[in-house]
Amino acid sequence: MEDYLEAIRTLADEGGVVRVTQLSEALRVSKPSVTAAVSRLVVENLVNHEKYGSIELTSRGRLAADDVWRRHEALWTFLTEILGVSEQEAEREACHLEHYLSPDTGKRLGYFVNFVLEGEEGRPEWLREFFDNIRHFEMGSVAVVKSEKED
Amino acid sequence: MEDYLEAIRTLADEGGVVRVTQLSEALRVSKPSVTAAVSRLVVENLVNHEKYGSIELTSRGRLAADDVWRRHEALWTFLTEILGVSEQEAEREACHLEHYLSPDTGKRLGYFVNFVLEGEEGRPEWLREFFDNIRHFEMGSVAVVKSEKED
DNA sequence: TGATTGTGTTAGTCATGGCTAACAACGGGC
DNA sequence: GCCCGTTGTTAGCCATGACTAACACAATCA
Repeated sequence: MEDYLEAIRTLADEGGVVRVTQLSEALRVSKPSVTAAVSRLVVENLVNHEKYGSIELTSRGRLAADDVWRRHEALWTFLTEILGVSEQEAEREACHLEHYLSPDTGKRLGYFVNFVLEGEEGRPEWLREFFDNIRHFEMGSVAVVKSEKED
Repeated sequence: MEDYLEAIRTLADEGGVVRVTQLSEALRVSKPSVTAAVSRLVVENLVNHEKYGSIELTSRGRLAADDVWRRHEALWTFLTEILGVSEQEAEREACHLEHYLSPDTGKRLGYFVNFVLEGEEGRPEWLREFFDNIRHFEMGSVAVVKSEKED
């Protein structure tokens, strides 16, 4: 559900009217799935949608979507900028993780990435050190991951 | 599914034989749910279980369980020691988040918490600073969280 | 050995969130 | 004004993972 809210928000912010087909493409999900999901959101008063019409966030929906979005952002930034995960992989994981971070933890994470990355003099030295460090492990990690997945 | 693996691992390590009832209590789930889940795990060759008997991890199951466990640990430590989330809340969230962290990201997070907490001279100064910082926000956060949830 | 107690399983439901196939509505072009 | 293609909806299905109620087995004590 939150995925739909987030996608609606993003599409709306990118300018166009939001329709079933757009959502279907954005989320890579069938149109019937979108219809079903949207009608659940309507019931919960998170979006407005009349048959064959466009889809809009209610004010409650907007708040909820913003909330998810902030968690998503915080996670994405943490994963890419601090852990050094690739952007693509970070995106994939953030999409799942965001639903299980409590609002409080999301805020904490947000403060954390902000604190680390936007301090007095930009990125701290220790983070560069960590990045150097992790690079040594990367190949090893992949190997281990592989051997755990096989068998 | 991973929850079951993890619980089986934990119970086994704590000594006793693992039975349906134990799992049911540990995971706070009905016994039929355990039976169903365990038989799925049997099919996937992650545990051995004969009717009315005890439940044991296969070697594959053990590897998978260890893997989940490491992610859980890394998350829990990150949440409690670095973000300052309460242990109880961290436990709850880690239980969900662990399933969506890729093995690679799990490793990175593990290295990160290790790097931060086990450095030369224990906890770095910046972390204490962050903790001081976040304490100022805590009450505000709670208030905001509340107003977002209501409505 | 047989009854009782508890442990485990089976059967049948529910909710979520996907899917396809088929139908319905809208709208542009003729 | 009607026809046709695109867009959206309905109907009906599947898988996951939970539940309760009811039944089956095991184990222990008389």
